[in-house]
Amino acid sequence: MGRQIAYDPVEMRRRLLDQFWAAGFAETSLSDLEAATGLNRRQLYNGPGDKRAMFLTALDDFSDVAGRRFLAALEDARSGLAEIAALLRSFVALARAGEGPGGCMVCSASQEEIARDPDVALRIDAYFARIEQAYRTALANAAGRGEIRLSADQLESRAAHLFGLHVALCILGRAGYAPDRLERMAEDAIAGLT
Amino acid sequence: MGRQIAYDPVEMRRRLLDQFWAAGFAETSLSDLEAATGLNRRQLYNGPGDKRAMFLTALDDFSDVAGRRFLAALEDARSGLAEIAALLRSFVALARAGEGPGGCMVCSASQEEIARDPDVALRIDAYFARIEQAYRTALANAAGRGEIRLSADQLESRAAHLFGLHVALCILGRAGYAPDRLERMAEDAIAGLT
DNA sequence: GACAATCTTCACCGATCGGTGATTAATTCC
DNA sequence: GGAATTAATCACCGATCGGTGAAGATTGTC
Repeated sequence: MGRQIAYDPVEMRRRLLDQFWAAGFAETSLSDLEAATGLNRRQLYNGPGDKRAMFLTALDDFSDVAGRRFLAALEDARSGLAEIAALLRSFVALARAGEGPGGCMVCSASQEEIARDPDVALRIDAYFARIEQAYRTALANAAGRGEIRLSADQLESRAAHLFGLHVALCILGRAGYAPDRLERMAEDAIAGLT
Repeated sequence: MGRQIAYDPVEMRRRLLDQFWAAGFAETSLSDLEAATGLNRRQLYNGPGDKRAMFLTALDDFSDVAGRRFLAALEDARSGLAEIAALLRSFVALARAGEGPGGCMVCSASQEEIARDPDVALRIDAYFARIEQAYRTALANAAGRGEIRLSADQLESRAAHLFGLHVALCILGRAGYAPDRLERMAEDAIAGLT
């Protein structure tokens, strides 16, 4: 019972995500969140809770959205070198387009003070692990299909390596680093796969 | 003429650097700077100027300190693959030790709002370019000495690639990512050099 | 329709933010 | 030693921070 909410909670979470994605935790104020959602702060507090709780749900939403958009293709059983190359190149294309919030919310958040919060750290670690696992999966698929030859140890290291490139492309993309340099970065990594 | 300052301005700048290096711009308050230096804010304002100006000098000091400590070996005419490997491994060792402010001040700052300030962006771009140039130099030295064979185009891409790894190690080191994973990341990149 | 529960609206809270005015203390020039 | 100049100290500024109290509006239950 009780009065029903006058806004779309799904849309609200989407806008909270956009705001936190673009500006991080510390540099997002409650006033920013009000402006992003069109709600006042008393309404915001009817949702997940305080600013930190809103950030936690935004991190969860990011993992969901970005995981589906970027990692799902690698996590698929049919993935291989082509999907790895496509993903790295997509970051270059995104940097070139300059659209959207920019970069990876988790990568950027990992540099903030709030990353020391246990609940935040848990989510950051989980998303990092998922990225690395996605590359591991795609590499294992490629090896199983005979696209490449890798020992188990090499596969581990190669996955870590690709994860590093992934992070660098996200960080530098957000930083506005020259897309041409990012392209070289990605292409050299792709060339090193075979 | 006039009263002379009662503190060591060099030490003051060193402590300002430490504070900004550890916490960035937005998450460092004037009170933090007072605590870090032992001075009150009125004294701080006798130095470089306001908070932004202090951050700019800290960025300059960082480029100086970190350039000397990490990049100088690559910029030397005697550098080669060994120096590249040693640098990447030193980031792993730093992450394992967990000492110091952590990470690279410029990499972290590039994710903050203040990175859009033209004077800040200038310094970030310059330091990034210096890192990439350092790898380019070491690679060119190695090629000239016959350690590796690289076309001019490959050298460009390889330098960008190593720069990316460099950034990833700094970012993930600060984020507290498992040093064992960082080691795999670095070792795979080193193995890919030859 | 009485009642309870929930949401909306608006104003307000103490704390902290970056930055400064005014006074006093030290130093050099003459 | 007097004047001029600069630093140190302390209190203080308006603005913004994250968060909340209180009252009215809207809903479901009975």
